[in-house]
Amino acid sequence: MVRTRFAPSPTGYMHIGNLRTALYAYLFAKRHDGKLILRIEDTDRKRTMPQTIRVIYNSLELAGIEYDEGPEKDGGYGPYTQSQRREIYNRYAAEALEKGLAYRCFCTNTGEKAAKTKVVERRDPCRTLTPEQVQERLNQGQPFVIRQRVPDEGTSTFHDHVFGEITVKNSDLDDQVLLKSDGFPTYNFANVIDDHLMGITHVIRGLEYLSSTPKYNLLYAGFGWPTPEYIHLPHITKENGRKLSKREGDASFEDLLAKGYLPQAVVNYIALLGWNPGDEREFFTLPELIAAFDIDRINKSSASFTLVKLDWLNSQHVRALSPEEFYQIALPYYPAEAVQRFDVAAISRLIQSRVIRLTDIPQMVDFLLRLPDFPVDLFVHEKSKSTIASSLNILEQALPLLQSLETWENLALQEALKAFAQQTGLKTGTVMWPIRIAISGLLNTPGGATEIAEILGREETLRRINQAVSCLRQAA
RNA sequence: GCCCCCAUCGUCUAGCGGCCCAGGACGGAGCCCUCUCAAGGCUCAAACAGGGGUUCGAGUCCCCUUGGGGGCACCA
Repeated sequence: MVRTRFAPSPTGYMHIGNLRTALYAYLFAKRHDGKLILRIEDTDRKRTMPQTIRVIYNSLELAGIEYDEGPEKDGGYGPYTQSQRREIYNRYAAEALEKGLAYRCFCTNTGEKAAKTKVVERRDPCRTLTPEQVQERLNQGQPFVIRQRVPDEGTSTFHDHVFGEITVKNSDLDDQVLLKSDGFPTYNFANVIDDHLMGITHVIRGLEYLSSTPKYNLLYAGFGWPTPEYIHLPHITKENGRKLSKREGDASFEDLLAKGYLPQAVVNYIALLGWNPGDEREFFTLPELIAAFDIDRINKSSASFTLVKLDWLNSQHVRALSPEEFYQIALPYYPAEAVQRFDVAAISRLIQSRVIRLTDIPQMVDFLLRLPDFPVDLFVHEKSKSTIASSLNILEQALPLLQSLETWENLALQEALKAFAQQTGLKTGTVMWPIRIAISGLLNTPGGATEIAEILGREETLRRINQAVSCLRQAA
């Protein structure tokens, strides 16, 4: 049984790199009829913001990533929140000490010092303390951390499904802290204990853990546990190649949704950032992703996150919606006045194939509410053979024609105006152009003249045409 | 400073020694269609970082250089 996990720490919002990790863990588990476990890594008391756990739940839910076990979904491997597992870590820390896998370190601030001087000590002086010396310090009540005792000799080799075989010298590995002086475990310790105890078969996580993996494996070996399979994921960068960061407010899932992207489009997009199905498909629903997902097709190199392709995918997903679905999703984006005055279901049918982001909608329909001020030369259009004079002439003739129409509906309008064009020997475009301009005041509109006329209704359409006629008379 | 990893069009990518004077997609340019725009159809421009090897043959294997990323925290 495949068991994967997504193990975020609740320190803020969910950026798309994290979301992709969650997605891949989910896709892989589901692809193999396995389970996805959600584990909350809140062992850093300074950075943890408990209220942001909600963000994680929300994002996963919106993305459609369903986990099988988690903090509020017990599957027998709990608790799923690391701060609630402290006794477990203490127990294994004691065992590590007994087995000589770890030792107590009484140094203070060594990490800071090392970082500052750039001189990294991989072996801590406390490593060679005798049991008597250790006992003495314990008796004095000196605070301590527990460090991993990494062998000086030999090399460590492991296999990663993305990066292949990786070998490092043990002497290049540092004696990392396993248990902090506040009694909380570090990630480096907790992840090993939890992944083993929770029966995780495949560890899917970011590339930043690749270089620590040999140390984790030493721990697994020391405890006599089998190591999981590893799938390290290359990073997602922003357009300039820099790493995405929370600090700089880079693309979070929530931001993207607020910008008018559909969750399924974002999911589709990030799935393709670093993975491809092996054929030329690009549009995927979540079930289709599950069916197609294969870790052997994950890329090694990092990918940069760009909005332009997401725009396109989003427009594809918008179009894939049924008219009714789109209408429901678009509804909140319409100005209240538009909902009152017009048939927004009809507008939705018109704009569905033209919307890129949902936030485009207000701007797109604004002209229906207020005829923009527009220059009279909008009526001049070479390709449609439309001039000021022809426009005036056509609008004057169209007025009574439209007035006398029995049904005010797109098809009827179209037929009448096309017939009129034929009778007068004009191109359809020559007739339609001035009408569309007159009733929209825009060069480009989300629909043709007759479609817009239908939305506007007879009264408003005629009012706008009349208005245009007087403008044109003045200009002529 | 030390260690590890990565490197194909602007971007996402296909390519696992000959099928590649490198394919697809987004974006760009143009044409067609058309009641504008969008959609759709067609066409074009656009890449194997550089240098050495190995091989009959290299984008594909090896080495070096360069560039980029990650790690070396009592953060995850």
